[in-house]
Amino acid sequence: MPVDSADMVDAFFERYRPKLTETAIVLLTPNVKVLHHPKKHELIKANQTSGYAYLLVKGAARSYYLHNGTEINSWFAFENEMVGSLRNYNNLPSRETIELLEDSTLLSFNVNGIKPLMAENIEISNFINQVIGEYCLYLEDKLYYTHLRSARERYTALLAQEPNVFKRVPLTYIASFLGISRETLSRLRAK
Amino acid sequence: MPVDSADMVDAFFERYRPKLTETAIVLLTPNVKVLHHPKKHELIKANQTSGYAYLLVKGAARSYYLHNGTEINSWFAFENEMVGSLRNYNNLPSRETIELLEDSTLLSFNVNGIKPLMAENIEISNFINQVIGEYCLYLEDKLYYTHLRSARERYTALLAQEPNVFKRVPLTYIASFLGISRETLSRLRAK
DNA sequence: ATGATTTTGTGACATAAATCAAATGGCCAA
DNA sequence: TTGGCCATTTGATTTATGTCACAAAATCAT
Repeated sequence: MPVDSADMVDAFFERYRPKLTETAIVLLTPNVKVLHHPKKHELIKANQTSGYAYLLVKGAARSYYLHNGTEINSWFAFENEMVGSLRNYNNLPSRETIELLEDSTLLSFNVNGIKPLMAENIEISNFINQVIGEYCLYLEDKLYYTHLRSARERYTALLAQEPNVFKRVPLTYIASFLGISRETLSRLRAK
Repeated sequence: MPVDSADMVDAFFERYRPKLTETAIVLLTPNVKVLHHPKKHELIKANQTSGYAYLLVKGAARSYYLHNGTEINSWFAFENEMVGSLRNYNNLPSRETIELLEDSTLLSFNVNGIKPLMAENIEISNFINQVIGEYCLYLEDKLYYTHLRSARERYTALLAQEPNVFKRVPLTYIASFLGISRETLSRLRAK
């Protein structure tokens, strides 16, 4: 069980193939920090350009944006998932606010420190691009499983594919994520 | 105006920043070919794993998949756009068929030949990852501009952002792309 | 614990968009 | 050019889901 910064970074990097060598890890480490933040803390704020991405070690987060004054949730994340704004990574303001749903432990990645390393170390470049590539496949899936599908189909798909969402996220948030009203979600659950 | 393979490859690579050096282009060139295919030709087939990606030099293409026996169009592409299957790139079968909407001129990229080059040449790696990164931003935009929006909002957004789609793609295809019925699209157009 | 605030559920009703049906228009091949 | 096949439009009807209103339940702060 990881107990300090170096160990946790290690445990995370272990998941990546091909594994990062010592050289890459030495370069990355000064740009990675362990953080603890309480529920409701905002990691990324809408319309701002943050220089950080995060790994959720323990806890949960949501991403949402405002549309006609109401919050629309775009995703939820849990243990071992990267959270951050792809638009921030591309030097654009984030459209979304990323907020913690639970008291959480995180690794913060200093993107401005890491980007230059991508030119000198191909493993780091592959590592970042693998994270983006996986996110891209996730977005394709999300479009595929929501486009032209009924409220019930989207609900049952989410229940099948990410059951933990229903255990840790308020239904109000899940409703807008599914693109339906709270009332409709309530009725779908009632069967 | 590019007239042969090398020239067209060049014209395409010119668009990328930072520009590829001669070394990178020499490595890539044997993996790139100029092709001509007629309307209705299928570049990528659903449920198969193709080893090629394409740049549309001249012409148009669509990507679609079958859902309950009907074709759902997931995107349209025109001049100077890359077309291919991200799932194929990740060694997964494509969910979609990519079909030409017009007689077209293309550059084909041999992905199996190019992938090994990414390890030895960081410019090639950056080039591929830039294409994927831009696609990822496009997917985020598409989700953002369709989620929880009415048929009329999605229609007017497409009309504003990609007016050429309405000039070169049959309305039947556009309807499923927008996630609405042909009849509804017709009524929206009638204002 | 206790009340207050927030979240979830239920009912009645409104509406956007789908479906079904059929007419019109456009385009391609012989 | 002509017929035939799609693509598009228009109309009538149905349906899924949203909206509004309020009740019940759960959660939170004091």
